[in-house]
Amino acid sequence: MTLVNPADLSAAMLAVVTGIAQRRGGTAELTVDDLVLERPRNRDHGDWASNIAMKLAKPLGANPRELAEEVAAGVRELAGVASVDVAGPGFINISLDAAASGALAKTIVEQGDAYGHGDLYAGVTINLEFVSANPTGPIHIGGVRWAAVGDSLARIFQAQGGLVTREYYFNDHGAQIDRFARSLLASYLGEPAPEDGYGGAYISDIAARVINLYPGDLSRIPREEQQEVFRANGVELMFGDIKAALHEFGVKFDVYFHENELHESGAVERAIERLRAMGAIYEADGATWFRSTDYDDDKDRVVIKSDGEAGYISGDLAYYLNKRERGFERNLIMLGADHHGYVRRLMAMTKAFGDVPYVNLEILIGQLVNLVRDGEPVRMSKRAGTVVTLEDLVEAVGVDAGRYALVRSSIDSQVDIDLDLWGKKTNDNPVFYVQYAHARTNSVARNAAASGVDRSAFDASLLNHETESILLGILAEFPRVLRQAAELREPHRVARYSEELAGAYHRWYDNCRVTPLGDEDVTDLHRTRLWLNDAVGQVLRNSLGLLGVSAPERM
RNA sequence: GCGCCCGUAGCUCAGCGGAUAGAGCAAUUGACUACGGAUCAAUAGGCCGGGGGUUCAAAUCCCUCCGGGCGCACCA
Repeated sequence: MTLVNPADLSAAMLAVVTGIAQRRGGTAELTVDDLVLERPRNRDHGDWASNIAMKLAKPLGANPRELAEEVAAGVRELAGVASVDVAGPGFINISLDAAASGALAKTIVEQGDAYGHGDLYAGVTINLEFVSANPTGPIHIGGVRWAAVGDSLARIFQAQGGLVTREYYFNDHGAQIDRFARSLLASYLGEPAPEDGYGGAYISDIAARVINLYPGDLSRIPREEQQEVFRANGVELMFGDIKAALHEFGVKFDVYFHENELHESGAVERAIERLRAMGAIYEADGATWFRSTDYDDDKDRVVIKSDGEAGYISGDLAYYLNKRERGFERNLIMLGADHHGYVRRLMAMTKAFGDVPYVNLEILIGQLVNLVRDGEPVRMSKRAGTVVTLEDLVEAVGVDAGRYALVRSSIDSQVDIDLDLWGKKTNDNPVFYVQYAHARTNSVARNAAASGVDRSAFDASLLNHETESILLGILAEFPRVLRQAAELREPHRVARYSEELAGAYHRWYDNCRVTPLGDEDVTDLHRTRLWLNDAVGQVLRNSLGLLGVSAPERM
């Protein structure tokens, strides 16, 4: 077997280590995950390094260095391994010969779009609920973060075989809709915005469009009916705007779920009855309560208020059951940091329904996003109408830079998005650095074709320049990066990876020519390098694709 | 008071127990009669917020303190 990727090496090495462990009386079952085979930061430490000897030293009662030497001797015999050294307290450093590591370039080109994919979630039904902004205004920047991250996560799960549904929960039931309607009406009548309502240019805009749509004379019907006209049409228009903005941002939801449906179909009542049947419901102070503290919540929750209206959590109860009935094994909900207090109650609900918290239901909390322009934070207030919207972001920096900027950082960190920076079409802007690298792979391929270089030959052992071994090492890590991004729900890892790959590619480009110079002959070296060039282009394309960012052929 | 997240280079941020802590930008200096200079090379810049602990090994895990953000409704 030729060791063209870390999976092959891991499998072969596992056999070596298992044999040694058993001979020394070890009983534990080892897996490839125990090997922790990784690419060392320092190139002097080889192509791959493992700390397995230090890990096993204690349980086997062995000296870590001796153990490492024994493993090294076995690994040294594997095909494609050039050298194995033991260093420091017991690291095993492995170098592959050029032919073994170089073979990957061809593999990648042949696998194409599928390179890097895995089977972590093969056949698993996954529901991703994100954005879910109320239809009372444009999507503000917090929702936009999830539009970028959630959609990217969906793509990453799909690359692991997951059966993903992107879902938008359309919160069209509560009192906020009334406030929205009254705000539109006030705008129409020239009155100031209601105390608890919404202001801003978009309100008068929506109001004007409602008036245009209305077939008759709006001024001749009673105020209550006017408000209803504004409510029904205003919500519909707002929702249309939201969908259009998301579409322009490259995010397509499979399901737009209306909360109202849950209330009108009796699903909410059924959910409450189910809890009541298990004794988790009680009456107090004229209201109906879910005893969520029995399931690790910090306080009980009202499911039916004393005025007879459903409490906020009621919709969530019914909605969760609905998702489960639709067959989703895993349900992820992405919320802003201002909603982190919901996690415990929703987990309590999950547990009460007999499911496993943090498995069947997961809540991802994203910290807030601040926009910065000219060094000053762009302050927003929904009330005052100074809302920073999805459209604003796209207008300022474009879809690619907007998505990339939002998906590039961990959702656990608050981020400042500098509109001046991300709006630049220069290398200050990380997305251009990566996109340029991709465009360059295409440019090189075009020049190669013009010079008569094609992929008719491939000799992996020729890929022996230092920048090539680095580049191949990074390419080899792509499947692992994708798996990790999926497991940890962290798309930003893919973005960082693409930057690392782009950098290594530029350095290779600087050192190794694909097309012959002047009147040089075309050799197998040129042809083989073209494979590598195209492999890099493929992986950059795959990375950017998972982020929802375009991979231009020319810039 | 309780809870969640954060604190790493001048700035924006990576680094789910491993070796000398990284990238981009900003700064300084170099490389275009060689596949796109939207690039590359080099230099400089850090008690990883402080203090304890666990470990062969801690930016990473645990405890504690300090600092910042966000929450703790019969609102949605």
